[in-house]
Amino acid sequence: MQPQTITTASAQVLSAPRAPVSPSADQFSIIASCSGAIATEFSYGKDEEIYGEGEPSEYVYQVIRGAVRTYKLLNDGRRQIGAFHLPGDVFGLDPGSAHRLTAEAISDTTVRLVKRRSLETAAGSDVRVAHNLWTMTAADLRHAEDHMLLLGRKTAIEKVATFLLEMDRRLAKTGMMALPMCRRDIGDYLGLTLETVSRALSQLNDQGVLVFSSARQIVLRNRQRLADMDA
Amino acid sequence: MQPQTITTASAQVLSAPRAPVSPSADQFSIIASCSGAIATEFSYGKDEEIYGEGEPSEYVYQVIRGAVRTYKLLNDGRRQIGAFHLPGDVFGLDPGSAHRLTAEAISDTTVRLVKRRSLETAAGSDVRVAHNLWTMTAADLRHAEDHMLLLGRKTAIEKVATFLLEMDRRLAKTGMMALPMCRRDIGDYLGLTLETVSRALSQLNDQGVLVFSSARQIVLRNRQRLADMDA
DNA sequence: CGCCGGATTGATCAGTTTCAAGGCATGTGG
DNA sequence: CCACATGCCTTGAAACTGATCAATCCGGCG
Repeated sequence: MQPQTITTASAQVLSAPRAPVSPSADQFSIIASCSGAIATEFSYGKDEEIYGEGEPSEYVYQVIRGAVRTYKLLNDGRRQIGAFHLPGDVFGLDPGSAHRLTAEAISDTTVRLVKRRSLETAAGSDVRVAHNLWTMTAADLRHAEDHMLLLGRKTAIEKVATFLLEMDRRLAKTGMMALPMCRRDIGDYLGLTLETVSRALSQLNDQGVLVFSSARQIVLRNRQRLADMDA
Repeated sequence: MQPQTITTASAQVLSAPRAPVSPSADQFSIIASCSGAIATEFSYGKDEEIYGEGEPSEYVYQVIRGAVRTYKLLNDGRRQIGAFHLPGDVFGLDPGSAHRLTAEAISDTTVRLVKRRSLETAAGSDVRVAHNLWTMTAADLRHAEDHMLLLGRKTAIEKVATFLLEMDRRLAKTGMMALPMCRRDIGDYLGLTLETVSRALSQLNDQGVLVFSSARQIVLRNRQRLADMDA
């Protein structure tokens, strides 16, 4: 099966419910099956919007392939990315009728989705579904709490160290990390400019804490040193 | 009924389940009554710890009188306050077995509490309780998402403007705002130093946007100007 | 009255941003 | 196959915002 040709203008329905899945996938599968709704696959091109802040939240999503950023904007375009969503992650579960952040594909991305409405219905009769919905929102809250500490109180180098450890944990399968996002995305996630991110990474490279094979292919050489500087 | 004498060393059990309650109180009352547990009152002295980060989460709390800060610390003492909890607010509802932030009374504070265990049990059989727990966690998440935008991307003056509007909304009954927290707390909430907070407030005072009756008694004179600068 | 914690204000410092230039890879068209 | 355009990243220098250090100030209270 060769990769889909994706147009940036529109997403396309796919078949094949099975997928390369990861830890929290369980929950999604559980709630999806309990909800009785068929989980559909859908693909988005690089930088394509999946949903916008303020739009009615019709679906809940799980990343199958690719990566997603969710963010908020200020009037003048300043952007804060709240989270990166990698394969296996669930996103778009905003209780309340509207999405509170915008979601965009970072690279060509395939997601599985179920109707939010059917989840709510299932939660009304099945306490396991209700419990899973709560647990997933709670996981998002935990991440947000940790990230507030980072944004409000960590220095640039500490922020980048924390970011690298997070990504290492979440996507390093082989010791090699293949970052899907650009420096600007990292900056907007960490509350920094892209230049400051680049300088911090260069500094860590100079110190031998990490090695680049390319700008986005990074090998961590000393996780302990990173953990120390992440405060 | 005169105010309790409170020792900082220890909290004291009170009686009287009724209380001066506010909007989200409904939810707490509902889950509390459904859980079958009696909501007990308890008081804490100024700066007394209610629970610590990492401690097993035994209770869920609702502020009756006073105010509470919940925060995280870095190794070296840098602090990020995640939220202020005012009368009517529920806090301490950390799904998972342990609290992820520390909670302290800002001033002498009375809370109502119910055993977390009994809520979980109730949620297992009553979907309304389960739904309320989810909704409350979701409200915390929404606040955290907004606050990440503030911490990562707003300037000092924008942060203070946002803070004033939030507090105005939450505790201004008479047009007068009586802030329960000191400048350092505000700084640790906004990711600023206390000096920067003080300077921003002085600047807003000079501009006629607000007036002090005392350092913590503030009247907003021009909410529109604040809303404009809050970006 | 004088102490004390909290708040304000001033002066200087430092970290991060901003502005700017150049490099390196990738892809496209001649 | 090469030339060039493009996007992304790195690096340098200057500017600026907010932090730090330090000196009062103010109000409440013993």
